[in-house]
Amino acid sequence: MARATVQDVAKTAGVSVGTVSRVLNGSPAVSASSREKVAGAIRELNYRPLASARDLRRDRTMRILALAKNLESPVISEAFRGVGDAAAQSGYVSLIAPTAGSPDREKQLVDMLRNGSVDGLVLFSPTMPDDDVEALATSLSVVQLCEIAESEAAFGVSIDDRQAARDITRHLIGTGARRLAMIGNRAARSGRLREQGFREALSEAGLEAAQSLFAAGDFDFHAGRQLTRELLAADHLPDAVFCGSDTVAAGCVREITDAGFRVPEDLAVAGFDDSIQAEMCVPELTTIRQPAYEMGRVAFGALLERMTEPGVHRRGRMFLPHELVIRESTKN
Amino acid sequence: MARATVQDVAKTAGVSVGTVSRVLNGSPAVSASSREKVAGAIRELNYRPLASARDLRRDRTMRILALAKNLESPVISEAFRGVGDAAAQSGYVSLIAPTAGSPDREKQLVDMLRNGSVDGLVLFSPTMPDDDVEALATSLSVVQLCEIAESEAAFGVSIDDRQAARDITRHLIGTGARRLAMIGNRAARSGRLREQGFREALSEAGLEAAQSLFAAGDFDFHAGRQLTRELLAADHLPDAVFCGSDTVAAGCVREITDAGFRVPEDLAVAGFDDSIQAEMCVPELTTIRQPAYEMGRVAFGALLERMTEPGVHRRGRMFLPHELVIRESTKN
DNA sequence: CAAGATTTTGGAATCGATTCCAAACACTCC
DNA sequence: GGAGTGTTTGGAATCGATTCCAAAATCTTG
Repeated sequence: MARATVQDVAKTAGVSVGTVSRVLNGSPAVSASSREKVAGAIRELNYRPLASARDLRRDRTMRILALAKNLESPVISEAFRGVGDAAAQSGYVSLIAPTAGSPDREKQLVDMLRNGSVDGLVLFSPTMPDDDVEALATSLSVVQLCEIAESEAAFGVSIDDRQAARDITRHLIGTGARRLAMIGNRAARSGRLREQGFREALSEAGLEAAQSLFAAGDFDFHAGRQLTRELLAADHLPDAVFCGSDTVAAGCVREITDAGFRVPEDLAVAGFDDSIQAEMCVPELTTIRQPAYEMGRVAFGALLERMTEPGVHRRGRMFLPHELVIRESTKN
Repeated sequence: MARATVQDVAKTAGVSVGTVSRVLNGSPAVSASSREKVAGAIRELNYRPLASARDLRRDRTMRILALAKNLESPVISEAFRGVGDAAAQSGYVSLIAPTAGSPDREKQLVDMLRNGSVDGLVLFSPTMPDDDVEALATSLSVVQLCEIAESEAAFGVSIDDRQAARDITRHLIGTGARRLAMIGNRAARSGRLREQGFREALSEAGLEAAQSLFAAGDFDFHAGRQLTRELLAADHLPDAVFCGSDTVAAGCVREITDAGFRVPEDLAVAGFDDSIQAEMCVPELTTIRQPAYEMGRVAFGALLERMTEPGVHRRGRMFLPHELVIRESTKN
């Protein structure tokens, strides 16, 4: 049995295709009796309107796509939940796909916007240059989330990474730290901003960075361990380490502890993101909480505006407030 | 400037729409000169074939969708990577969407298969009853991954959860444990199988379960802590705890350690999944490694078969070999 | 009950790409 | 040169749902 079409339904119900379509779309210009006959036929034939035909005629899909490097990141996952809930409220389906940092994979997925497979795109961690993002955003519906371009040509939502890093570094200094090191991620724009904030807080206090280490590849638990090993090999140890993520901070704490030092007594460690890792770590990590869910909702709002009001093109960046979460990994 | 169509390209290139389409689809029946003219026009107009029109005509989308409760799970994430890589090799785009355990959300997403928005579906953690999965699978392209139905009506790939739980429990017994407890997840089929395996290993050894605790809501770090608190409140403590996931095991270890006991000396703890949590935990966790990536590849293979060969309908379950990974959280 | 207003209906045109068919064209080889 | 073969092309039909328009049916109301 092949798939039923609107024609089949019309025949079975004894009405025209126009009427079937009107029932399908809840048009008020249908008599109760027709509505019932059509409903019956739909049930009988187990009919579903074919998406591609509907999309073609309507010129929209009611689907959006999010792209992220990986899906495991709790911040991305939570932000996407915000996107998804907001989208659902407006009748959109939201999907996500990992790019694994591959430009080719990313191109293929961005093409889904270009060829109308989806109506909008949420970019979490683009591998493409900012210029490309902006070019995309001028003609199509795109918003950036978490990891956003510096220029104001496109629209993006995030926290103020520089300020957040400054806040947490100030806190470290406030607890008495004087030789501060950082383990950062220069591969990500947010990572570079966090580095900047770190340095700003230091110079405010008239201090210099003890050490700055940056991951070459992934920015994960193992990288945190590896870089901390290098840190601990130095002649003069730092008394605090600011890490660009909780996971890396967990690796850092682990390595410090294994080397026989105590956190926070010998070295304080701060993380970033307030993911579950921050609580799993012993001692629990001082970190920065991002309002990821809310960021996702806001991002979808902007995307919706872009998708439905053709003239409007919101630009610029929107920063939502972060929060310093103080736990045992930093002295107080 | 509105979107360019195949008509526009034809006009600009000075050929017919047929020729444009043939160029687009790499048909050999096109002269080099036409091919060049069309390529030029496509570039000039920045043309992309509209997905909905193509999909309508071709009656397939070259897209598949995976559904999972949440995306953060490392096993799901890794298995989906396997699906995605295999899919890409066959020219398919793979997307994923979280259901958040909501049947409504799940229905909406499953409808994407029903209405032809995607060609196939990978179900990681269905909330719908097995019967519904089977009904779906009889007429449409669906495979189950990780969390699979007991019946053989549909096709699913996973490890043998029962056997794996039996293996790790035997290992615990082998290290000298006699009072074994478990913290499980009866909400998931795999969780129930793991419980079964646990009990089988016990009775093999002529032992009885000291305690069995099951999460009411989420099966996460906090649940692990909470349930372990209950465990430790008992008169007579167990000497080993088998946990249904690494994350829960990490919570378990944390609670035990906080209570002043030592792992594994006072209590041994075993996890499941061999996620990064297993390595982050102190002590590192003995656990079961799932070949998630490979499972994903195999699942896509079956799905592809189902999508492309209309007659074929593979059924049954396929178990890939798991591996017992012994670390410090269990004595040896 | 007729004229007019309103509701409901059928059916054709449409969206944009693909594909099939027949026609046009270009070769080859005697 | 012309019959025969093979290549390339244009254009119409098609996929299935939506929407517009005009016609039909129904309802008002004097």
